[in-house]
Amino acid sequence: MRAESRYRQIARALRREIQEGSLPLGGQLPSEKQLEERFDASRNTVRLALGMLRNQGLIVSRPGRGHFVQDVVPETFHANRPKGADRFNESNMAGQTLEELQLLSANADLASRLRVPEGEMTVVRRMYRFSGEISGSISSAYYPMDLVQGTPLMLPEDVESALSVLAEHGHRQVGFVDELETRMPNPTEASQLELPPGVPILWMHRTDLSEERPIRVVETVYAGHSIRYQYEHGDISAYHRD
Amino acid sequence: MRAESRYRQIARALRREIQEGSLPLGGQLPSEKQLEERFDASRNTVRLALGMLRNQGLIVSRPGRGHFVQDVVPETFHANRPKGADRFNESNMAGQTLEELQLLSANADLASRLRVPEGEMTVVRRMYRFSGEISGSISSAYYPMDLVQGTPLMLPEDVESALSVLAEHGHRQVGFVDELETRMPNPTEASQLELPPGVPILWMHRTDLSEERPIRVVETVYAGHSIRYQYEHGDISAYHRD
DNA sequence: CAACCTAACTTGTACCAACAAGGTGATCGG
DNA sequence: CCGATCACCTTGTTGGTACAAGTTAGGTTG
Repeated sequence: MRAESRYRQIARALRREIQEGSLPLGGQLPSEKQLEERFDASRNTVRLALGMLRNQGLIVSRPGRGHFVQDVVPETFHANRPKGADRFNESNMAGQTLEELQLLSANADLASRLRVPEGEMTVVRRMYRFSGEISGSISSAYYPMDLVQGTPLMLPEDVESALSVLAEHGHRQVGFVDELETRMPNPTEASQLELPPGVPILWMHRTDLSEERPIRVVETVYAGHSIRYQYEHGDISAYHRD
Repeated sequence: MRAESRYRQIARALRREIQEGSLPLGGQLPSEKQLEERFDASRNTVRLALGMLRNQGLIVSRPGRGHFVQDVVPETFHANRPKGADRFNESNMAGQTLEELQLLSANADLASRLRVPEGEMTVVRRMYRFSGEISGSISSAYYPMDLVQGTPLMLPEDVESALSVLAEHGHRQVGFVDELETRMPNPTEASQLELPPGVPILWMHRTDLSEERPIRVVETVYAGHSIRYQYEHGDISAYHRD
């Protein structure tokens, strides 16, 4: 795999300092000139990194003043319920069965999400998850081939916690990005989820990330009438509903 | 007024062509070299413009191939990305207008969310938000009466940032909880959002929290075919698809 | 003293050059 | 005819320079 580019390394270093708190909320980052010297990179490269952070909403830039850590929303990320060995919960679902294991060449979209070359081989684990009597979901997890080589994830068996397996091989999940959309189901989805007519589906794409790279992409289709998705952010100690 | 910078002009020109359809969905943009000549700008400047479009989700870039018009262009709602003076998000939130201001006695559900007694008076601000030409959303923000007493939020006028107003009065947002559901629209929603038949809606309930209490509940209905909800968690420095 | 002005910082924009690396198609050799 | 190779396209990354424009501190001037 190709090395991580310089500006991504710089962005990662700065991001870590922001999250650790060495750069306090609202605090000013070193000037671009100082960052040049510290990372031994050109101003162009430093600015690429800063642009990435600005784009992720972590910093704001004020011409003539400097770059500052965004402080509108606090960065206390102890939400979303750490669970078990994984830092974040794998699933709220009661159980899951592996339906199919498949080798698949990555199309453009998947390659972009996993940050591998288009056409690269990936391992797909398709699962049916169920919880309670009504709701179910169809789920496909995509792994870059080099990550799962020689792990139980290559075997057609149920795995307790895929993220733990990856963590044992040096790829620890440190974050994720979820994308949610809704649309009407296609006939296959409708029959698999046993959907009544007129019920849309909730489509979720989760990208699990280690510090260095995307380690898994999970695509899940939920039955729209039996799912409510909840996200918590920041300090939610004041949130208690009866 | 300072002139619009070169790369923004280029981005605007290309964006217009994409939206007008002269550049078809999925179609390939001229190469960077061709754009250099066409706009008489350096490659760096052209790339700044392209980066802006890529960031707005209008195009995708494939190394060795070219830049292509994104064929599905759902607007991405960045759930937990702070809204600041982010220059890249200018198209995300083109504007909003206050449709109605109303006093409402809280029903059981709302009272539970706001943690006020049932029947308590609340202030409702209904808004129509638009972004670009396609997507829109209907949004209702509910405030406990005692929080907005004597603030601009009691006036039937557009407010730049309601959370800033609350913060100035001692109620600073420190977190939020989002709940997401999908269903088919009712006739009112369908007409307000100008939904084609067979398009579901994404229904979001956001509860904004200060350290002590819920300070606002926002209920938003998005057109399902033109919204993508994105939630980021943890260290996502390895994300960034470009 | 107060108002102004300048020097010295900051980020924003724009240019150039070079090489790396992905992708495609033509060409050449078997 | 088929396969390997190479030329030539593409975008990605990194280095440099220069100037514009916003901001601030400190000194100068009236």
